[in-house]
Order: sequence, then C-alpha cells, then structure tokens
Amino acid sequence: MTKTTSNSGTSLRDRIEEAIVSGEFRPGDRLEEVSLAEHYGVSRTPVREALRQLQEAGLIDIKPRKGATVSVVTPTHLIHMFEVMAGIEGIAGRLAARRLDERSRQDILESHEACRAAVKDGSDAYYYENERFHMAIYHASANPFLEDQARALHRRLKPYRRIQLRSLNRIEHSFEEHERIVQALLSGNGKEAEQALWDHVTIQADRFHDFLAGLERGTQS
Amino acid sequence: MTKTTSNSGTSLRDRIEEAIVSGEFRPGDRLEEVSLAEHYGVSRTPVREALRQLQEAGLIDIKPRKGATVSVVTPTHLIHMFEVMAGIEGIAGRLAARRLDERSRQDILESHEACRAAVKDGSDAYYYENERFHMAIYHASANPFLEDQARALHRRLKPYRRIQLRSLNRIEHSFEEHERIVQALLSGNGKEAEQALWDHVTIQADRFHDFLAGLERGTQS
DNA sequence: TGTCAATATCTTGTATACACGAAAACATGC
DNA sequence: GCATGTTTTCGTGTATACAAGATATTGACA
Repeated sequence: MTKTTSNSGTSLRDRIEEAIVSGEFRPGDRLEEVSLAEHYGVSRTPVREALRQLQEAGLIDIKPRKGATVSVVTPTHLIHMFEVMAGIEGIAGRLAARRLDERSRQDILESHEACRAAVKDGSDAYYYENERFHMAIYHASANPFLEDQARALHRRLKPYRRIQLRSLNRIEHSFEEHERIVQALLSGNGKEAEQALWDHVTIQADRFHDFLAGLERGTQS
Repeated sequence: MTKTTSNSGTSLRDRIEEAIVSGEFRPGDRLEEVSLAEHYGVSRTPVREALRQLQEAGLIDIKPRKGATVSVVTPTHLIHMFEVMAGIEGIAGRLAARRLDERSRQDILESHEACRAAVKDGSDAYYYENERFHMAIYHASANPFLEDQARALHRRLKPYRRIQLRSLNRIEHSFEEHERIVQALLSGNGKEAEQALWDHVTIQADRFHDFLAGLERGTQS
C-alpha cells in the first residue's frame, strides 16, 4: 500500500487524477471519501471537492447517496472519445500549419527527432517523446484554449494510447505517420496536416479496437 | 433581489451556471461563499463543491485564499473559444452528413423550418430555434461524447452569440448559411458540411469582433 | 434450507466550528 | 499631508459533528 501522505506539491485533484489514469484506481472502483481522506492524510472536505472536479472532467461518476466510482469506459465510448481527439488534433494541425512560428517549428522538429531516436532505441521512450510531439503541435496552434482542451483529452486517453502502441510494428508506423504530419506542417499545408493528424489518431483508435477484439477472442474459451 | 431559496429541482452547480451565463453574475464579480450560501439557502459546503465544478468547466477562476470570481473573458480568449467551437461544429457536421438517419434528418429539417418562420417573424424566436438547429446537428453526429463537448461549449458562448445575432441583417445571413449546411447534410457531403459549419461559426466570431470594435470606437471620446 | 423482513452499520450530504492568511482600516511618525 | 507599520476584520481552507439514505447482516418463518 502506497501511503502518499502530504505530498502537497500538487493539488489533491491532480493526485487522484494521476492515480486514475495510471491505473492505480481501476474503472468501476468505488472511491470512498473516508478511505481517500486517510490515504492522502486530509479530511473529507477537500476530498469531496476534488471528486466533484473529477466528475466534471468526466473521470468519475457520482450518483447521489451512492458515492463515486471511476468511470467505466466502454469500447464504444472510447471510440467516440478518440474520434473527438482526432478532430481536435486535426484542427490544431490545420491552425499550426498556418501559424507556425520559429519557436514552435523547432519544438516540433526536436520532438520529432527524439521520436526517431526512440524508434531505433526500441525502448518505450517513444511513448513519452510521442506525447511531447503532440503537445508541441497543440501549442503551435497558437490557440491556448484549444491547447487546453486537447491536453485534457490527450491525458484522458493516455492509458489506452499506451496499450495501442504495443501492437505489432505500431511504433514504426506511428513514426511514419509523424513524418507525413511534419512535412505538411512545415510546408504550411493546413488541409494536409489536418488530414494526416485525423488519420494518425483514427488509426490509434482502430488499433485499440483490434486489441480489444483480440482480448475477447482470447477470453472466450 | 431575487431570492431563489430552495429551488432544489436542479443542482446548485447548474443554478449558479445559469446565473453566470444569463448575466446575473457579471465577469469579474467575486463569488463569496457565504453570500451564495444564504442566497440559495444552503450552507457553504455545497456552494464550495459547486464552485469547484464551475472552475473545472472554466466559468470561474479560483485563487487560493482569494476566492472565486466569474471568469473575465477577453476578446482574444473569446476568439479562441469560437475557433474551437467552429472546429467542433465542423466535425459534428462532417460526421452527421455521413451518419444521418431518418430521425435526425427530421429533427434538423424541423428546426430549420422553425428558423425560417422565426426569420419572417422578426422576433428573437430565431435565437432559440437556432439553438435547436445546432443541437440537432450535434446529436446527428451519432457521437454522444462529441455532442456533450459541443453542448458545453455552445452554452458557454451563449451570451456572446446573442449579442452577435443583433448585428445588421445577421439573422437573414445566418439563415442563408443554415441552408447551405442543410443541403450539404442532406446530400451526404461531409466535407462541404464541415466547411459550411466552420464558416458559419467563424462569421459569428467575426461579427462579435466587429461589435467589440464598434463599442471601443463609441467609448473613446 | 431458502426467502423475506427487521435491524445494524456504513457512507454520503449538509451544517458548523476553528485556523490561517489576506486585505483593509487605522494610527503614528516624518 | 503623505507614507509606512500595526491591528482588526473578513473570507477562505480544513476538520469534524450530525442527519439521512443505502447496503449488509442477521434472524424468523415458511
């Protein structure tokens, strides 16, 4: 049991969110206020507030008089979320291609090269560099509100992206898709950047779907 | 003073949100917990929880030890939000064009005809029918998650849309844009629907921008 | 032995009390 | 008269107490 008492650097909301997206709390788990309170070494009041925020963010469900549970994300729901992610990334890409400044250009290229290195490396460094790459694009859209929305959704899909990256040759393919994205961005082709990002994210959703199908075939005896 | 004591049909969060988007609480207003508590006839605890939710939704800012204020939305920020709205509506339109079923087709057509009637009427019924029209498109995307996101953002932009609709001939133009959208949707042309919706929302942002510029010219003596 | 009902326990919803920090009001010195 | 330091007041942050509903447990009866 990891008793994380008074790690008060970040907010309680963020700590509980981290515990959810990292898988420490699994979908469907009940989140009892007193348990959380003593786990984090605070009283019920701040716990309740954090839970309300997480409900608003969609990470947990709260039913009156029945408490909070980690949202159970059905495959259908997940596909819907990936679809929105694809759309938002596409918009970010379209805007980024039009508005790319020197600083953002460098950030994107740097993270892209870091991805290239990670592919050769074979480690799961790609997982982190990929994240940097996408964040750089959000930022390059020059729309902080869009960036926020994209980051929030990206974070929420984090666990599923990780699984999907493990599928066969996915990292190599992912990187190839990145190259298409980078080329479109650098040449200022908004439409192409939008399409490339849409495809890139949609493929992720497809791979995750494959993964689930594989699981089902595996479990049905 | 409208003392809304114990109107407990809806949640406190929704009631405060309504007070914000309707303009009862203005941007920059401080939201003191005790005042809200006695105004709504509850204690500070549920008020605090509602405030945390509204912070997560972006409607208010909370600074430690300094309390909550209604988010002050700068023109720049507003343009960013309209841009995201345009993008999301575009996605919804593209998906809706591909997935339109009979029920959604009827909903869209009905609200479109209601808009037509409202234009001739000249009343501000158009404001409400326009809302129905857009909601129908969100729903037709057959993506409940996208629908939720779109509704939330639509609601947040509500006050500004209202102002924008008052500008010269805007309602007639808006309706013409709707016709282009409807045609694209009915013919199953996703790309065209996306573009039409992007343009439609972007024009709203532009008109609002004009409105602000007019205000500034008016106030500078 | 299985099912239903009564009771006990547990958990959330709300209220209130106390602590801490910030801002405002006030007083004092220049 | 103005600036600066001190005090007071006010509001938020947190903890805890109490109420009410939901769940689990136990016992009685068929």
